[in-house]
Amino acid sequence: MTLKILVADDHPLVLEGIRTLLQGIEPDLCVLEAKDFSEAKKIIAKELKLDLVILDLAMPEMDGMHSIVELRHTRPCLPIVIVSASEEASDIRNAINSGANGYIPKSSGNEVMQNALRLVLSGGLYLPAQWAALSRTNNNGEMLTLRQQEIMEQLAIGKTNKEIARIFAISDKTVKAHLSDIFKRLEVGNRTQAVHQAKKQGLLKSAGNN
Amino acid sequence: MTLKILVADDHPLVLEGIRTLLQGIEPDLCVLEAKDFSEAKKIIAKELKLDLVILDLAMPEMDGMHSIVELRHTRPCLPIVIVSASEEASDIRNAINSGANGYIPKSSGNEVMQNALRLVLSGGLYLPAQWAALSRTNNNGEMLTLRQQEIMEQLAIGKTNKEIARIFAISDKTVKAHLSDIFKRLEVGNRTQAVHQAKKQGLLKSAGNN
DNA sequence: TGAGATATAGGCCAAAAGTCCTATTGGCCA
DNA sequence: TGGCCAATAGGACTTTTGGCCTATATCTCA
Repeated sequence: MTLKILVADDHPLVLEGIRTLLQGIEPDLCVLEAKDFSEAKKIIAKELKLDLVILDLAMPEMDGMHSIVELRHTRPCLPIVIVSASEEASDIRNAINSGANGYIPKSSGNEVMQNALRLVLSGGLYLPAQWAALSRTNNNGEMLTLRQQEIMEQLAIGKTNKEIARIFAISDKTVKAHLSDIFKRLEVGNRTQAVHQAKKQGLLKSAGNN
Repeated sequence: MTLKILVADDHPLVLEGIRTLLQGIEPDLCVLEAKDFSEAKKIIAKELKLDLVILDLAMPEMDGMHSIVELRHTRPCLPIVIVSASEEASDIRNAINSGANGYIPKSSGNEVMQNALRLVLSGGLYLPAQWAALSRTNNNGEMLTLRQQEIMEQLAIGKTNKEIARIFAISDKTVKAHLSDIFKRLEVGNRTQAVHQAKKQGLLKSAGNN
């Protein structure tokens, strides 16, 4: 029985690369291609006998994790593998939590990728090796308190300590105290870095995506 | 005479894709590979009979445009093609100004890429089709100068003035001067706001991806 | 009840950031 | 060639930021 695999990526180059990889695993397989998420959805709706879907995380019309949840919902048993240029722990975690069966950084070696794909095809779950190290350094739950999140939102749009103090009707001393605490928790040294880090870790809504 | 081509990209997938593309142009050619910029430099220093270098713009140890200038300087006649996920008008312009012979967005179709590579191999200069449209829509004064854009990128990841000064080997006074100028142009009052504003206006890549 | 987390806030101090000047250099353009 | 601009940098100054310490008042959980 030939495998039928959908590869969705907006970069033809990557499409080409993945196809070559797949043929290295199993020369006799059927590769379908999509260049954006809505095209991928159409194919998935039509092709009921798909064995695997490989998705680029940064793809036109692909709303990141949201799109994974959507797919997982319509096809609960279809193996989904995310291929992405990002190696952020938060991206990996979110993808898996959203229902992906594997997450392969684009920087992975050819054999690693092939093995990862084999693993997922046989029903497994693949996570990159760095994951363990990353998730160890990167903490567990809820990073910031409610107040700190509120303050972070103001921080992200460039408010000064004084302005933040006025907004929440507290002393700027208190704002500083919160910020010092935030910096320690995020392991950063200044407000701009804190904003950057918070966005990376998904602690801040929007702003980033525009 | 067989062509000898160096492909430098840290994503094995893309490497694979480019190799396939190249073989479509000319089955009998020699493809060398590098996974970061310093490796690429080593190969270029050793291989005197190179016909083409294909560089990923976002590569480890690759300092963007600076690296292109460096290469162009050591090998004035070596055709350099940039392959990049970015389609920013400023990136395209800067790459060409830095001495690249072509700029191919990763989103280009296979035939487009092959033709672009053929064109450059035969001594031409390739620019993506969107270029005209982009440079038309993309503003007049570009909002920020090249240097200011470089500084903004460091700002966005939370670097201090001192760190930025060290990175570009200039005085922190100069960094401050640039920042003051940036703040005026973006009509903001501090660095965090500047980052926020720059992201809103699409003057900064990433934001989300990183 | 007592420990721990959270939110508040003050003082003190050092470092960083930002503004306003001026000034020089090199490129480009009309 | 003279004007303009980008990039560089220095001085002098004020404001902001951030670290560290202490000290309340709640609130929760064991």
